[in-house]
Amino acid sequence: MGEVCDLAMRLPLSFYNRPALTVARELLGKVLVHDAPNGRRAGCIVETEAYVGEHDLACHASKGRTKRTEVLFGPPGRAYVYFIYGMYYCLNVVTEPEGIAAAVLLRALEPLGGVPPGLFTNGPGKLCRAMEVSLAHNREDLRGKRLFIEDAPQIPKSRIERGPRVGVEYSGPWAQRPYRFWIRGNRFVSAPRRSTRNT
DNA sequence: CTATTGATGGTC
DNA sequence: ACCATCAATAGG
Repeated sequence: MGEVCDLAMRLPLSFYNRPALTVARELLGKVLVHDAPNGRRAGCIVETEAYVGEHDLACHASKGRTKRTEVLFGPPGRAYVYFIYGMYYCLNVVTEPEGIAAAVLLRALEPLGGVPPGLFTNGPGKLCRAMEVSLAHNREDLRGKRLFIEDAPQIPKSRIERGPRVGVEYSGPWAQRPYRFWIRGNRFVSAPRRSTRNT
């Protein structure tokens, strides 16, 4: 059996060329693949966050066009990787037509293969570490050779939960908007949830 | 269980 | 000075 289907399975440009909120919801269940030097690593996307444009005060693009945010203004379907807190990378998917600076942050994966034992994928920083994603992937086309997202059956809305984004308290009213999406009950969703109240 | 803090460096 | 994080620590 060959791998003739590989290219066909990648999500098409039209998937990314839509509102960030739509892409964030529909990315759940899709498969992130990195053909790293040491081998293929893959995981099912189980948690995302939408950053909807320059007017979104939590979006990096709200600072305007800079060297760092330039990629957000570019064509959809590319990777936006940034370095944060001196030691972590975060991976985003650029969405919406060129000129509109929106993106979806990948926050958690359910490991499917190639992820070394002891590495976790429940959180944006850990996800990049486990998948070996770094600044080297910034601006890369996500329908490319080594880093891509494969199509998979859509997760029904009844199995999707949403809530406020994590770590953006500085953005005022935007902090409360329910732009974070995750698969209900999935054990690989990142931890920071407040009401762990049992009854 | 909750709350706080240190690590560590790019960005503006 | 701030930060789309995380692990470790201290306290109840």
